[in-house]
Amino acid sequence: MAGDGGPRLDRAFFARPTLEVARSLLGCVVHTQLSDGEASGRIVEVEGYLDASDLASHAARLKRGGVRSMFGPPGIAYVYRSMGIHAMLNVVTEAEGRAGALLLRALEPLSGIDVMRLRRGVDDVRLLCAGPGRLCQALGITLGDHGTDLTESGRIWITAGSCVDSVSVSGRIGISRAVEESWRFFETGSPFVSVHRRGMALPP
DNA sequence: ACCTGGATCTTCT
DNA sequence: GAAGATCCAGGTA
Repeated sequence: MAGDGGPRLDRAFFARPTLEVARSLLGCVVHTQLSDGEASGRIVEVEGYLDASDLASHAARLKRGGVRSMFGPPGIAYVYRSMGIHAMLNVVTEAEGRAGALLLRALEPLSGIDVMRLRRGVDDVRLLCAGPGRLCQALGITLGDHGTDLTESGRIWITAGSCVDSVSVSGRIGISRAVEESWRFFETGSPFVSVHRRGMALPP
């Protein structure tokens, strides 16, 4: 149900180094409460994008538009369109003035499975939120949600969740120009991740 | 003004 | 595994 799952993550949670937030964000729960229904899912996969030194990051390439939120206060949603079609949901990290964001890549659906199925047009629970575009569609997140304060909004928010047994890292997905870095974090063995690529397990 | 290149997903084979 | 769908910011002119 909406509101369940523990306290809402606050700004201090996100105001830390991006890759540190990435690990602690796994297991947390994203909720949306929209006119056509409520839905939530446990975060099982994220990717870190850093400042201008990270050539795959929008912060290195773009100066105007929505990407400016990557430099702004943490805990804000940075939503952009990819490949002309899909919405991508990022959460801004780092203290205000430092660029950083985490791309939410996959969720384990928890509630609102039926409304997710309607929005996605697929039945298989494993395919509802397995991918950044898919999870936005399943949660009903659109470009209009860009700039939402996730620590305040009643429409999209994130709560602390269950612990993750084991975290794995691998290279980010779909990076072609920049030198790849192992900044993709996912729950080891989860059937809900977007790409079933083997990673390296992190020490607990 | 035009061109290019994507932090993707689906539907084929 | 390969290709098509489809849009926008930035660079070039």
